[in-house]
Amino acid sequence: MEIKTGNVEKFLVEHGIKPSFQRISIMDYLWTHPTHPSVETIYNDLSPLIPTLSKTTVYNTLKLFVEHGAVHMLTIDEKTTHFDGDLSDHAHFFCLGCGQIYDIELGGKAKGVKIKSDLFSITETHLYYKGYCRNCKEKNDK
Amino acid sequence: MEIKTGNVEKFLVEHGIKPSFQRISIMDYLWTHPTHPSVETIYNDLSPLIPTLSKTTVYNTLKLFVEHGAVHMLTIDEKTTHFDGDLSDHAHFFCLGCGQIYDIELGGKAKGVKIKSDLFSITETHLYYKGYCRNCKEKNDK
DNA sequence: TCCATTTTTGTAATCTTTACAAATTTGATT
DNA sequence: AATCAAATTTGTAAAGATTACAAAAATGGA
Repeated sequence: MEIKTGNVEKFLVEHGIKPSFQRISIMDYLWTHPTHPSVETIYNDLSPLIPTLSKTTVYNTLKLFVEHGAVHMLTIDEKTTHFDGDLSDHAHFFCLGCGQIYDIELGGKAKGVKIKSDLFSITETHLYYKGYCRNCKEKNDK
Repeated sequence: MEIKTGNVEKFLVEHGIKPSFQRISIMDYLWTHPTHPSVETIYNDLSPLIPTLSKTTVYNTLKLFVEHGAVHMLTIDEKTTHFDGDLSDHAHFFCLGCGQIYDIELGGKAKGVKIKSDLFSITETHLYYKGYCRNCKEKNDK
């Protein structure tokens, strides 16, 4: 993910979100952890730094971010939703073994994936793959 | 979805699934209802016809089907998983207003979407769109 | 400082899915 | 037809993720 040089606060304001301390922290976390974390992970990691943080706040904040188009929600994993602060066009790979989500750059292919429709007003495009990453494949092959 | 002329039982056997009464009923339901139903919907619709049916059986059966590649699992909707008995290459559209999932035929585009990777062993490809269907868009515009 | 509004927090409730053990069914064998 | 082991189904209870909601805290303007 390309480095967004620092200004989380500015970014939030540009997306119509009032920048509170919690909101800045969570968005900053997403920018510095392009690992598609879940609410649980974000909460566990930020909780020591922000002792008063509530899991509900993490839920509320991410919902707000998604509504304002400031982050993308990934529903690849049927167990939990994951979040992506990288708004660029890219696909994802979900490993059925370890559950990790990897980025896949599309390059020229990106154009072919987005479509227009007379029937639907399309606001989001999602492309993802499932299978096994190298580590998990090797384990399986044994 | 192209009509699969009748033989659910044969189809299950071909996919390595022992065809019990419940399994046949559920697969038949998926073939005759290409509406991407959830466990809840399948259970509610079949329950009157099969009074002893348990929701656990619906869960177990669909899991079995997915593992054997006999149906596809859709995780577009973060609230619930949906199931698709149509195994052909096609994309989906999820309406953020009414929650319905529509099929989108890809035509020639289908080729560009499937990829090969050195890093990952890819077994599934998913392409979907989100937005508003005509009905919901009109409601929103008012 | 005061007050209204917004944000955060914690708990309880809801909803989906899974675990598990008992009951039932199946199918082969006698 | 009766027996028995294996597979399948069932119902309940538990787990996990998410939301509802009301109280507490923080914010910002008058």
